[in-house]
Amino acid sequence: MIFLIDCNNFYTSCEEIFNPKLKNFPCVVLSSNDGCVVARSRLAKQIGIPMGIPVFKIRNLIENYNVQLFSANFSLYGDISNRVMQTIKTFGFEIEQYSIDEAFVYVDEKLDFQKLAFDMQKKIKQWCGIPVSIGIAPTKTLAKLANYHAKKFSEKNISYIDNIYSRQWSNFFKNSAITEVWGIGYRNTIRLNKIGIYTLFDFLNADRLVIKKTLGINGVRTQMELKGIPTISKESFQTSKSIVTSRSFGKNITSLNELKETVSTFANNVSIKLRKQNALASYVFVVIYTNKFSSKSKQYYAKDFIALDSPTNSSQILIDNAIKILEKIYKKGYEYKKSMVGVWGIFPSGFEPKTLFDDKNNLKLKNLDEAIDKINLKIKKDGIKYAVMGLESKWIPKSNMKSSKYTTNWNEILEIKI
DNA sequence: TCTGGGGTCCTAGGACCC
DNA sequence: TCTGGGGTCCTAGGACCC
Repeated sequence: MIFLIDCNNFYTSCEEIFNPKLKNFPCVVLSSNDGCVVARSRLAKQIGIPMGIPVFKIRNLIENYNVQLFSANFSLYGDISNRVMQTIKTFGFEIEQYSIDEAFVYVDEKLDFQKLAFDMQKKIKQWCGIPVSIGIAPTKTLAKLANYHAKKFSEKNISYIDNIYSRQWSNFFKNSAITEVWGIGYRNTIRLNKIGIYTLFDFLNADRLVIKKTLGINGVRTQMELKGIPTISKESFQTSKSIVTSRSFGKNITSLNELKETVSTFANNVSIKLRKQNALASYVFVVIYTNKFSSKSKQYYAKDFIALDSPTNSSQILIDNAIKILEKIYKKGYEYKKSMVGVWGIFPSGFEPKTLFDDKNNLKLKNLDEAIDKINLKIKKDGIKYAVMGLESKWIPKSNMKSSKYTTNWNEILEIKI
């Protein structure tokens, strides 16, 4: 049996742990650069704040309801997420983390599933302060669906789909829109509606060949999953297929030098992520953008990539190549708003193809990276950086309403006044 | 004025092979 | 004049997810 454990309103719930009064107000967390709403508390949803809306479009709501705003605090959310996952692991079942706030748990034994779910929920709340919903079903897609039901219709936030043909569940299937299914997004909903499929029940009973024609093989898989036949396998963790870092800037950038600061910073960031996974990348790419929402200024968008001589995770090599790409695609006279650096062609370290000309220099670079990583981790974040990354960083995204790193920085630990 | 970031998988078409 | 059949690999673009 598969349990899908999903944290309720995860980011705002994290904020509420350290600031319980927040529960009395609608509360939202904003994306990078304080741009869009990416998480909403129960009350924020109730007053009608949509997911993903730019914050300047809801100024009125914010004022009228005294909505509490937060800049995203990923140090906090990441740490709380780890605690939740660790707590789930104490139950001893196989677990597959699916995102920052949810995990599939594979329960092989015949147990009282609802009681187990209740115990998990209680322990996570007690140990981490986070409320979760749990969906239980024989396939991943059904477990996701059960979780949706748990959040929306179950008082205890626990739902168990034991038999899709039972009266309770077939009613639910008849009353639920197709778009609630994991894997059926905006476009596929339109396509299905066009051929007269609106509810889960319609989808379940549709001809398999029609689904194949309309949605491709993924649609067929989804349909089988809904029938209780597993088609989506357990994921075993391996290295990523691609890694990117991108940011919208806090202000527009025109000069090549300042753009170099961003690109080198992101390239360094990507290198660090690679090293954390103990992996090497074969290709680097860089993208630069002007502000796509500005109708007044001239628009420009450019990208290019370089195939590296051999797979690497060296900051120096990745920064060098990213800068080379930037110099090639940069054009004067535009106002840049965003840049992106990424890599692909990733191998776990030791499994990469070797070249005939492996350079002795590589070992030096590796030792250098290790030393710098260690210093930056143990002594001071960004204590050592490459000069091209700059010191002032005027382009840093806005983040004016960030809570403290309560659980990961001794200087920001919660103080209690007696 | 102000509009996020990081991923995965599938498919069609092109280049190439025998 | 008449120009096959069976494959693989790679990539860009489009869909999806959180």
